[in-house]
Amino acid sequence: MPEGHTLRRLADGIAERFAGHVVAVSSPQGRFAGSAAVLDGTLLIGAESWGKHLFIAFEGDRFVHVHLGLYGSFNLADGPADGPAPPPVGQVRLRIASGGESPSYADLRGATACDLLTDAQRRAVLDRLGPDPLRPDADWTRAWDRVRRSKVAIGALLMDQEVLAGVGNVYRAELLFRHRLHPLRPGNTLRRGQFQAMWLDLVALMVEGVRTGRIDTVRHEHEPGEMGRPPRKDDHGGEVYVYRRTGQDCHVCGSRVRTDVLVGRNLFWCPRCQPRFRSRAEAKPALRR
DNA sequence: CCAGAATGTCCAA
DNA sequence: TGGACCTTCTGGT
Repeated sequence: MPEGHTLRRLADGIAERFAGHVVAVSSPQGRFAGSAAVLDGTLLIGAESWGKHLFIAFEGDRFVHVHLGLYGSFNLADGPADGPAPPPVGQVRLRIASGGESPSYADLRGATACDLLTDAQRRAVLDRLGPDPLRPDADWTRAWDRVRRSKVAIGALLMDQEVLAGVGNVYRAELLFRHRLHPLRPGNTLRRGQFQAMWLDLVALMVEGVRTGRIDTVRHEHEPGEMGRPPRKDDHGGEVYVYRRTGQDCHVCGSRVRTDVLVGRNLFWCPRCQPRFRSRAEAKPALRR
């Protein structure tokens, strides 16, 4: 489900199957029917993601903007769209289908946004987004400039798509754990090198997420096999330190993982590995300033 | 079987 | 700050 790595995989999968093809576009559910009719039988040029946003480019300055929200899905499959029975689960808002030698189709369900935009409108969406760790041209200092000047909790800043685009609740929880940061630490108490290290780590984690389609964040020595615990079975399928592990033992120190709600979203952290207040060693450089 | 929760965002008060 | 959106999965009856 959808954090930035999911959208990147979708963009890649759509481009791979449909770029350069004249495609059939429809809206079985009906809510995108007018726009689908405009696009039907036109050339699909490519697809890209930025953060959790997906843009599918068609000829004639037309872009389908998709945001999956909390529970949207975009299922890509090979084979004819009306072939032997992919069961019609849910309501298909948008279907893209190609014919020819190797037919494929893509079904969109439950998305928060599915709109037909011009390039100017697409750029207006992008202008409101911070750097995406998955984009090679991303400038992490733009995110840092927001973080360093803000008293807002780092746990909230990481989820703010204007600060940094693509992080959701899982990457937030896990990145804070891996860097021993309490979610409520104000952004302006972080150090530059610390934030840079977080960014680089996030890039590596998300690149791995694109490769595998899961969010795995535990280091080798904390993997189930190494620690003799059963592998995690969960929606996102990956091995994590704290996300949705409330009340369970921290893999590193054994403390009970805690939870709370911040800006309407669930927080998870280890009270011992992620202390609320800065340690003396950490506080020193700030005092010298 | 049904209530509730979920990796997200927007809008109204 | 709380509800709407609209879909799937889980856990408790």
